[in-house]
Parts: sequence; C-alpha cells; structure tokens
Amino acid sequence: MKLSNGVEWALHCCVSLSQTEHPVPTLRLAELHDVPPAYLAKHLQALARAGVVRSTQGQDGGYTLTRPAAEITMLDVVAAIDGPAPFFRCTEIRRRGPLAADPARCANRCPVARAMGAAELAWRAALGTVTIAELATDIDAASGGDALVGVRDWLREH
Amino acid sequence: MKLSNGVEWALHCCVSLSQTEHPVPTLRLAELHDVPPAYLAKHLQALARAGVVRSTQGQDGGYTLTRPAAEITMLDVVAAIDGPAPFFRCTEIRRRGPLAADPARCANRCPVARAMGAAELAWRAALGTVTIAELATDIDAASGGDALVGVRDWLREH
DNA sequence: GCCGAGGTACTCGGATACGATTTGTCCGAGTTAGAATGG
DNA sequence: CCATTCTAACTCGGACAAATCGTATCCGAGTACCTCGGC
Repeated sequence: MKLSNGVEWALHCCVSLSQTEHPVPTLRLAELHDVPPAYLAKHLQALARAGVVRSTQGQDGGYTLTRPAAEITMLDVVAAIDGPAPFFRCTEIRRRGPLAADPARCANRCPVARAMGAAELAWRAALGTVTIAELATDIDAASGGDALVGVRDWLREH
Repeated sequence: MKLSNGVEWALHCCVSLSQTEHPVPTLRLAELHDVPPAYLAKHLQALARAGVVRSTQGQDGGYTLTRPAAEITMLDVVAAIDGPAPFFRCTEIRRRGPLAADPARCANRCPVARAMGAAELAWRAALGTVTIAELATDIDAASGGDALVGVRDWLREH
C-alpha cells in the first residue's frame, strides 16, 4: 500500500500558493518543485475538482487557493488526490464458503471491517488537525525562516 | 491507495486458526473461505516469515499460530501482509528546484513527512489495540454465537 | 511380535505469467491580455 | 485620444501510452506417516 506520489507535490504546491494572491500556472509550480509539469497538472486538476484550488484561464491565469490556508487541512488535499475510496474494502468473507453465515444474522458490519474503518478514521482525524497554514509555518521555521520569503520573491519575479 | 485484498483473508485465517491447536493446511483454509488456494498460500508464507504463524510440513501438516490469539494484533497481520513500508515516502522536495534548501539548514525531517508519519502512527496504534481474540469474539457475537463452534466442528471433521 | 528401511502421499516454498492501477505524456478547446485599427 | 475589433499567446482540460505493483498460478523441495519386509 503506497500513497500516490502526487500527494507530496500537491501539499507543497498548496503551501506555495498560500504565499501569493496572484494565480500561479502549472508550469511555474512544476519548475519551482522540479517535477514533471504534465503530471503535476493532472493532480492540480484533481485539487480543482475537489474545490481546494480555483483555476483561472487565459493569459496570466493559473491556480489560486479557494479559501485561506488556515481553513485547508492535509486531509482535504489527500482526499482530493487519493480519492474517497477507503483502504479496506470488505468482501464479506463470512457469506462465502461452506460455513456461509446467514445474511439475516450478520446484517451488521463485519467486525474486521469495523476495526479497519476505525483505524482509518483515526488516520483521517490526524490529518484533519493539520492545516496548510501550519505546514507553511513549520516549513519556514525548519528552513531558518527564509523559505516563505524566498517563495514569495521567486513567484513575484517570475 | 488500496490495501491488499489478502489482508482480509489473513485476518480471517488467523481467527480460524485460533479455534484449533491442530495444524490446518492451506487448502483447507482456502475452501473454508472460498478463496484461490495458491494465492492464499503466498500470504500465509508472508505471515510465516513475520513470525505470526508457524508452518508444519509433511502429512497432517499445515499452519498454526505461534502464540495465543490474545497476543496477536491486527497490526501484526497487516504489517506482515502489506510490508513495513510507510504510506508516505518523502522525496525531499525542499532540496530540489531553484529554491533548493541548504541541506545543512533542513537537516530535520520535512514537516509534511512528520505530519504524515504522525497520522500513520495513529492508524497503526488503532490497529494495535485490536487482537485476533477480540475479533473472534466479535465475529461470534455478530453471527449469533455459533460461528466459532461451526469453525471448530468443520475443522475437526475435515 | 518387534524393529527398521523404504515408499508414498501430503505439506510448504519460491519462481513464473497475467491483469489492473498508477505514472507519465500529449494535443486540443477556451479564455484573457494586449496590440492594432478606425472613429 | 478613446472605443472597438482582432490577433495571438497563454491557460486549463481531458484523452492517450508506458511502467510498476498487485493478482493469480504452477511446479519442485522437503517431511512425516504408513506399509512392508526382515529379525
């Protein structure tokens, strides 16, 4: 089980987008992070579909955040890229084989699926507590306090 | 991101194995759950490599749990089947592109990776609190109290 | 009747094809900014 | 000098291949039980 590579790109892109009000095109975001532009575009489209970013077409167009970075959580981004499907899909083994349980008697969810669902909920909850704004602050602090300024300047002069 | 299908099989197999002291061969477990025998064998090998089950060769051989079901957690099984690799692999985007951060200044982990790691830890912790014994009890209760007896009888007469 | 050797049937284990999902790329539709033109 | 039209460049968006991982399968190595023969 591996999380899509684009999740990391999308998160860093959101952090970068939080540093400007101006639309930033895909090509600019791609060279800023040194990733394949066409593939990054695909993920940005997913973010747009999920309502995390808004696309502006035409010259001087690009992507902007739809709401303040403090109101976007990592969960929003991960769900947008990875999709809403749960990790674990119960195939109802109980109802198969020679000892197939009577469907009427096992109407409630399989305990295995329930435990898996609870664990996944814990994962999502943890991601929901971290916002893009917090990520930006932490990244800035980890880099000595010049990362965000650097992004702002770079976006302004390009 | 999708969890391997074999995780569900492995969990149910462990529950079944907890109902007997006698070794149970792959073929028996496969027809009990109505799954492809050869593929189930692959996952059982993984469980054996992880030390969750022990294999006994020769006639009347098969698989048995290496320790009481109350001492085996869902995390043990999931880690055995899915592997130890984390969901999120940080590619250190900060060190790429025109604004590459000085490696000396970002020696600590990227905040994105840290948050992802924390969320994954929450997931693993949730899985670690549920044991195979608890799963067996819940499954029995959900099926009206005759599921475990059914498995025991079926394994005895086959 | 007891012991031992051999055979046999059953078990696991790793090496081998197939399919699906993820990854990566491309070109066309649509839109906006700016320039050129006419009033 | 201003409004209008036109062009042109730039943007996103979805449709199209390649690679990697999960799925499924097979056959060989090894072991314990059972049978048979000898003592």
